[in-house]
Amino acid sequence: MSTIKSHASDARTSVRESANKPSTQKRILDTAERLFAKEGFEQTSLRQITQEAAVNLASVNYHFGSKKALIQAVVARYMDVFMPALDEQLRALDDESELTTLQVFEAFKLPLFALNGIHKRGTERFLRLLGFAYSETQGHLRRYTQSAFGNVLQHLMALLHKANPNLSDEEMFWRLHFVLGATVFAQVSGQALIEIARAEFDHDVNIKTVIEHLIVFIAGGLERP
Amino acid sequence: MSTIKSHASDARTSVRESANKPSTQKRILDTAERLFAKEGFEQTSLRQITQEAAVNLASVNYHFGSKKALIQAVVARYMDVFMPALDEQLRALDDESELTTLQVFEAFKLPLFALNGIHKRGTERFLRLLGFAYSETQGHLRRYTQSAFGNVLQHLMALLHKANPNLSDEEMFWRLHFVLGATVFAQVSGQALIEIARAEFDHDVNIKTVIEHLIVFIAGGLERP
DNA sequence: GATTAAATTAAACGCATGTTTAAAATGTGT
DNA sequence: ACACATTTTAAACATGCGTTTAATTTAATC
Repeated sequence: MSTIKSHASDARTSVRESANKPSTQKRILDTAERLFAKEGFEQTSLRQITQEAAVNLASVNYHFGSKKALIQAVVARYMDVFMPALDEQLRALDDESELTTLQVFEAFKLPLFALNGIHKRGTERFLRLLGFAYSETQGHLRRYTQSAFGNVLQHLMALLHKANPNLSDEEMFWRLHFVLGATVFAQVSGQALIEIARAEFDHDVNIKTVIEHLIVFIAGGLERP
Repeated sequence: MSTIKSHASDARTSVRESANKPSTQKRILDTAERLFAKEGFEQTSLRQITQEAAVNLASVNYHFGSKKALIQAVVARYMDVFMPALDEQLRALDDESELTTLQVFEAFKLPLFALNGIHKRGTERFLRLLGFAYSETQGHLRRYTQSAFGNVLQHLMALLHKANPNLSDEEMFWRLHFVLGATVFAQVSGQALIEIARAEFDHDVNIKTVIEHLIVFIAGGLERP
């Protein structure tokens, strides 16, 4: 779902868009995504975006209405791909009779890596966008996610409960939020950490490595009796 | 260590400070602490602080030099109490022959709760300040902590390695950062989560409860084979 | 090619921020 | 009581932000 105010025709691509020069909308969206994922939403100004995208400052408000709406459009482009893919993976787990926490979290891997289809480093960008969405208080994004994909998240909770029938509701509540915290933080501080790790351990470290480590960690924390 | 530029005499308490009316410096410090812990550093303006403290706007720059220096002074007031106390607890663990991860993290509890001596809700405030210091990119604070208390942090790492000799350096590196993430996030989103938990589970939830849950979680994640 | 709609542009608006200035007030030491 | 240092104050400064306006340019339609 996209909330872009299109004053133009409803054609899939603008008429002005040629192979060489993407439309103004797409230029804004791509540049905003790159900068948002790099610096965060609040730290990135519209002047910075429009300058690097080589479009006029006012065009953001013309095409998207406001900065908030632009943020939502950037995030939605990933959510619309990720959430249905996650939903599919979770459904596959419904048939399992024996379900482990690790299995549930590993269901995230394919949907996450599929995001590299949107952009070369789509997985990383999506996770960082998510991280900023939570660490900055972007309430409107939380509301959007909850209302658009609440059912998928409830499905996830149900599966985690099935994998950990011994955990009380309250314990599950806290641990899930700690999981979220570890994940979000890993992404927001992610690039800096990856660079430290590269220097420290002298071999290539990428987002996949981080996710592998993270999944083991959060499964361990969540399963603790 | 405090980096307050005192243009006045070096007396412990300003001469103008009476029992009824604390000095301007202290009023600023106290109000800033309260607002920083509530909303974050960047979200709190000097005008908001000085207005609620009933002091003149310019007095912040006069007494502290800059907003950055004020932030550092607020954090230092807690760090100067917490870090030596943690250091003491960690030293007590050096003698243990059998050391568990849980033991190491439980060494945080006393130093954390001791902060309630600084302020009625000192523990909560300190953790939230720390959380914002990391989630907002307050690089100067990270540098200050590293340079002022780096030895304590290294001691902590050594103990964790001793408790988990099976973990490689790299695994420890990642898991520690996930631990940090879960902790920071728990505090920044803490108040909101506590309110949700109160409503959901119908019994009192306070910062101590959160910390107890957190410690179990991070120990579980960290120990995972 | 004229007419109409859509998109782009430069400029300004209104507001908020941290910081600086210079004068006034207050306190201190002799 | 005087001279000096410290502190407080009101005002302005400089900068950056998201947004709006109104005119111009570009594209589509007849």
